[in-house]
Amino acid sequence: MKQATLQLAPPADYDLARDVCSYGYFLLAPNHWDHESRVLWRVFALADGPVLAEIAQPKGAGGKLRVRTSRSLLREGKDELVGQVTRMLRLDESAEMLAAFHRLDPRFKKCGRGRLFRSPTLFEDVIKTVTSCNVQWPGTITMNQRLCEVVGAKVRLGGVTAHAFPSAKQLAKVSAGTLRGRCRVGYRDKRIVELARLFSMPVKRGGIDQAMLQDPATSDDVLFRTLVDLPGIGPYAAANIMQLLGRYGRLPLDTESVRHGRTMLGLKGSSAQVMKKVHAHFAPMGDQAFRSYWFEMWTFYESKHGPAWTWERSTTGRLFTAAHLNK
DNA sequence: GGTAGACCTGGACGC
DNA sequence: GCGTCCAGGTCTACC
Repeated sequence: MKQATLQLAPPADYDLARDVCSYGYFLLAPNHWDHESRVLWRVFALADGPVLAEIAQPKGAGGKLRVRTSRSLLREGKDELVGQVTRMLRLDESAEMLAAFHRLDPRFKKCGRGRLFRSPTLFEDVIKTVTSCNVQWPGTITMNQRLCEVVGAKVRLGGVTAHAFPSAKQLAKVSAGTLRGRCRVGYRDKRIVELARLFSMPVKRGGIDQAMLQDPATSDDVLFRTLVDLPGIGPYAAANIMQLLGRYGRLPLDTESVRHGRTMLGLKGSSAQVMKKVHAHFAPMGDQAFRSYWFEMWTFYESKHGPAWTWERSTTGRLFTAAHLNK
């Protein structure tokens, strides 16, 4: 089958290894980071079918990204793929936008940290967030792997089968029992199906208004209230989805944050008290609070396990959190 | 508005 | 190898 090769010009400071390996979702299926070749590959679900794509930043290419696909693409398919890659890699966050963060928190100016890896679609980000709630990280890895293998579209290439992340339409048709029994999502089963229905339904029939959620004109408060109204989304998940939407003013604090507050910031008190103190600690960062908090924690993980781009999903990628360090 | 308990799974631990 | 306990965020019932 004829392949396609696309060239993308990212922001001038873009570093694929650094900026992909910046948030745990790069370790979740269907994403595969090859730390030896420093290449990211995954199956993308496009309107005309799934396609396997490999993203690299070859030396000597002036920083440009090379995207190779497993099959040829029509113009519409190329545009759709570029849109999804741009969202996933946050290529629309310019060096100037990062400079605003670095002015507030100069600790990350030299290393250039600032972009956070996310998913090609908002729906995938929402489901990944739900699978990260009330479960330890290895459980999240398993759920995403199985969701892809059981429900996601397949691409066969050279005797190997790879899977896409399920679309909202696909997940809306799956029974809760299948999700629980085969994907091991537990009590999240009905909530995931309900979310998938809301995402696949037209807005005028009560579906989720994705344009509104992704519109910069929508206020943080409206966004938060809309998200916490969704099934399976509480305050933590809503704040996390907000950072995935580029709203960095709220902190999705969980037990990992409490550990960080106690061990790294020296905060004392009950979990609830430590969480309040962590909020207060990062409040001066205003609309950049999450990036300051996150990269402080990410730097701590890297100090224990080496640069994130060297992590493998099956080893360090399962055990990098502070919860495991404590053990 | 605040709190307690159920919801599930997988891993750790004790026997 | 088996049973028990625990971590984890959301949701609901109750005060």
